[in-house]
Amino acid sequence: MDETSQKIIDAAMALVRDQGYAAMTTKEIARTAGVNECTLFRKFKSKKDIVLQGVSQAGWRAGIAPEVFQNVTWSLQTDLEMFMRAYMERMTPDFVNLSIGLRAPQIYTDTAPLIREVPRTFLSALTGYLNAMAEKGAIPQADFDTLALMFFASTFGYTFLRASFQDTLSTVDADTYIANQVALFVLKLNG
Amino acid sequence: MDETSQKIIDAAMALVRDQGYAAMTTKEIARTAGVNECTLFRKFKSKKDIVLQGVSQAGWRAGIAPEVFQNVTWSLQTDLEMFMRAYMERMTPDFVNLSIGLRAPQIYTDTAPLIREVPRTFLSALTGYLNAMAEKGAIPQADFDTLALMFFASTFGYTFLRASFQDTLSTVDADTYIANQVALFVLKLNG
DNA sequence: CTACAATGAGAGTAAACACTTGCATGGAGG
DNA sequence: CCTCCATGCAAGTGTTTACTCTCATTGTAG
Repeated sequence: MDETSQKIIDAAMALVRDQGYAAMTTKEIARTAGVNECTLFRKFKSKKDIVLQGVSQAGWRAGIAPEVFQNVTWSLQTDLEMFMRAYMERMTPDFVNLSIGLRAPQIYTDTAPLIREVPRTFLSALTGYLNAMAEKGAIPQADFDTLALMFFASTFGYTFLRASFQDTLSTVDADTYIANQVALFVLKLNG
Repeated sequence: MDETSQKIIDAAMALVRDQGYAAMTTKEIARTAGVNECTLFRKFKSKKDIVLQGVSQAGWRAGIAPEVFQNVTWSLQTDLEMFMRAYMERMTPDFVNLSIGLRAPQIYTDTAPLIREVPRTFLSALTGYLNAMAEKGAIPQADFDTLALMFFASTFGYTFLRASFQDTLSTVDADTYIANQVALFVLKLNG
């Protein structure tokens, strides 16, 4: 990937994040990238092609892969904190807004599988972890599918609300939120 | 509001919900509404005007007003269930997707305040309720700002994930989710 | 019947859109 | 010095966009 192509991708992805795929124009991409508009089409087949190459790059993905949830210590509190932090550190407001900007009919069929992958990865990692903890006898058996979903929905909800409304909805910061949510689930999971 | 104008608004709002404001064309609105394209501009000043009149209509708002959270019984479990149900019954997938479709730079400054109002209403109602419960001595004092935010983020997260991924992410249904979340917070709030 | 308001039909506008072409330029490598 | 590749530049393509105009048709109210 040459430098010019990368500048174009970066400009396009930033614009998708800030105003959405459909509202973004090729003229704008060129201006933001600091290149001539026709250079876009020398490097890429189409506007759509730019964005699809962008979403396939590591730098424009939140980087939430199964590995980031595997560094567990089998201490419930520590591990639940790790799960939340691993997600929140990677799913920044930029990536939340990018995910929304990619929801355009012209590209959604191509991007949806990637977007879906993130919650799936979190959920299956957490469910797997809770089952393993129960097998170890560290926590009593319970409905871990539902509990993991609740844990994720809360983490996701906070992250999304923060990205959308910043401090205008609530001033509770991430550390406080993590501490309280982990305490709540530790209380529950210990039976 | 005459019948034709209403058909136009309904068509436009459905298209915003399904493909987003920017991707929607006036030709499409007219075809969906079953009217001639020029009739759109006889009835409304502009494309933007149609949508702004739409969002101001009760039928195209989720109807989450302070009143819907005021029917409390001062029984913690019953009331927390009511809070979740009141939100989930109104914030259907259609309204979740509509909120996302309205995030276009051309209209977002006008629509953002309305979108923001919903979480605000839920949060202030729930925080107020928890404080009132504590004053009654029904529950011990705690950090109700954070707890209410967690309760809402979880409710919102589930609703949003459902609207986006349906059954492909988790098959936990709303009743199960509500029962588990309320049980979790009752456990916590009772100290 | 008459008058009028609402709407359709269709052609049209200027601007913006994604995308293309031809040519000039400049910098790097041999 | 020469060649060549990447890029800028300017002007263009055809299409689509939001929006307008004129005129015919209709249903309805007086």
